[in-house]
Amino acid sequence: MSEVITPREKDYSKWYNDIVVEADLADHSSVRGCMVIKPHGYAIWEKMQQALDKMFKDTGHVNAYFPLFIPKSLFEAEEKNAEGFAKECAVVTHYRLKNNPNEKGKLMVDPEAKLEEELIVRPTSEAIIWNTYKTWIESYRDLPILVNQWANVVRWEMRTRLFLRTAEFLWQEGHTAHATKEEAIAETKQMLDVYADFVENWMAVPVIKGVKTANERFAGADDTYCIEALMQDGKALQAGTSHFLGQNFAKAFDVKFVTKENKQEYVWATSWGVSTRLMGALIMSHSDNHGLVIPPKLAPTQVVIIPIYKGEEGLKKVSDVANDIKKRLQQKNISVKYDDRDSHRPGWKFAEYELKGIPVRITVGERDLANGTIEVARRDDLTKTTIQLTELDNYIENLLTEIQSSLLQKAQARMKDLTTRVDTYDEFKKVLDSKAGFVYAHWDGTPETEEKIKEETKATIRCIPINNPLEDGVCIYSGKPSQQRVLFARAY
RNA sequence: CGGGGUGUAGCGUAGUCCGGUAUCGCGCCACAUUUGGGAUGUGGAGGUCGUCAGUUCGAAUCUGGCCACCCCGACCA
Repeated sequence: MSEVITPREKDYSKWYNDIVVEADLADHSSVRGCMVIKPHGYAIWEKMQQALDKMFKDTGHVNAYFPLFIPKSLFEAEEKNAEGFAKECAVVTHYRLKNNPNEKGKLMVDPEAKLEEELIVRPTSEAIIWNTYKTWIESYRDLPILVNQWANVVRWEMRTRLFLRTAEFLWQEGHTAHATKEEAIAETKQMLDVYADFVENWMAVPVIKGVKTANERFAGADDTYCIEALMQDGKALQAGTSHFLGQNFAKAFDVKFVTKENKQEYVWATSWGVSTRLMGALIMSHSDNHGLVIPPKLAPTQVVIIPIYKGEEGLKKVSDVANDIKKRLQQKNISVKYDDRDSHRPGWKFAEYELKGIPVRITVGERDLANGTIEVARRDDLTKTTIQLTELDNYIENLLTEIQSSLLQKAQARMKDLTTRVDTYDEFKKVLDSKAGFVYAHWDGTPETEEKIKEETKATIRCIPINNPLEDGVCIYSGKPSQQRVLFARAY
């Protein structure tokens, strides 16, 4: 048992934080609220980026890059959006420093270098992008525009948590422009499906697709679609969002196009994003008290080989076999690391790679050499098997597939266990306090009721699930009639 | 921004009440023995005790200001 990780049962937040730090994913930086993503963490993010980027390209999108800074006048153009983000914006007011005459060796902001117009550090890029699209779009022939950008954004959060909420974070934001409402809505839904597909099939995290209520909607959107995942502690995590922006930004930035019939019309818009928050979802879905568990499809290193030997000639003999194993697996497109460092003993390495979540560990010792075997250990269920070296290639390839699907199945089973239907407010509160998780309950559809429930229980409506079955009932709070159950949970 | 707490070696800490020049563990470096689940021994390096000022012969310790970080609330992907 690892001593470096606080047990999950003892303190879930501490457990999470310990995993992030001890598995070398990220660290607090000397900038308040900002983190350093370390190589192991960044490598996982890169795997996510690669998979998502391909999915975006496969659905016809292209990448571009827009500026970090947004002039205040552009930022405020779409009123609701500006208002929504106003409280958490970093603002650039000056462009120069100078030596402080009163304190040698110190710098100060040069008061003479004040900017004419303040620049907002982007919390999201709709403003700068729609200001640009205005110049790109004239006719229906210029549409659709299907652009994505990989970028960093800044939201000045009061309380931060590694990956889940940091002042600066990495994400992708897709911004599309369409000639018709129908096409824009189809795009919004398509990207929601892409996200759900990615999160389930790459991250092995099941999600519920749905629509946000007015209260939870993105500022400036007509509709916000989301995927909601459920963490091990029964709290929900919004894993991705896709917004149907209507003509709000087109109107704010005066982006019109000429139709086939030679009429002027406002452009329809969408935007959609996922962020490094996905790292948090990944960690909180699969990891255990031994450390991180990474699904094979996202593991930067899928297999690690550890030698066990006596003396230098022992190491040499084992290394010959280990290097051969490495080569064979690499030919199968499996990423392999052979750790022949002499500075640590095998037991130390076992614990280390478990902590870091490497899906499969192969141990080769001199005893194996004699028998033509190797020992294979799975990270997800910590079981060990001895196999014949001759079966290696297929065995490992199948094992990686098996681990990937087993992780998803386990997460699906957990989500099912942690989902409850309730019919009364008392029951609702009891479930939230005793087992947490997703709670399906009737709601009268008013923002007031939603707000009251949030105040009293800290639970929010995560979404109204897509294709939600209609069912007559009464609101658990107000007793008014309701046509469907919505998805409640306490959330990150 | 409110309420609470903490700053001592890379990390975790003792010492603070009662002032006398900093303890222990992990880690790090060297060498040796080790290597199938976080090895052992021996030797070694590493500190302006968050910061500034005050009291004192003398401050990690007492007093005051400042700074940083953490936890709980309001806000949030």
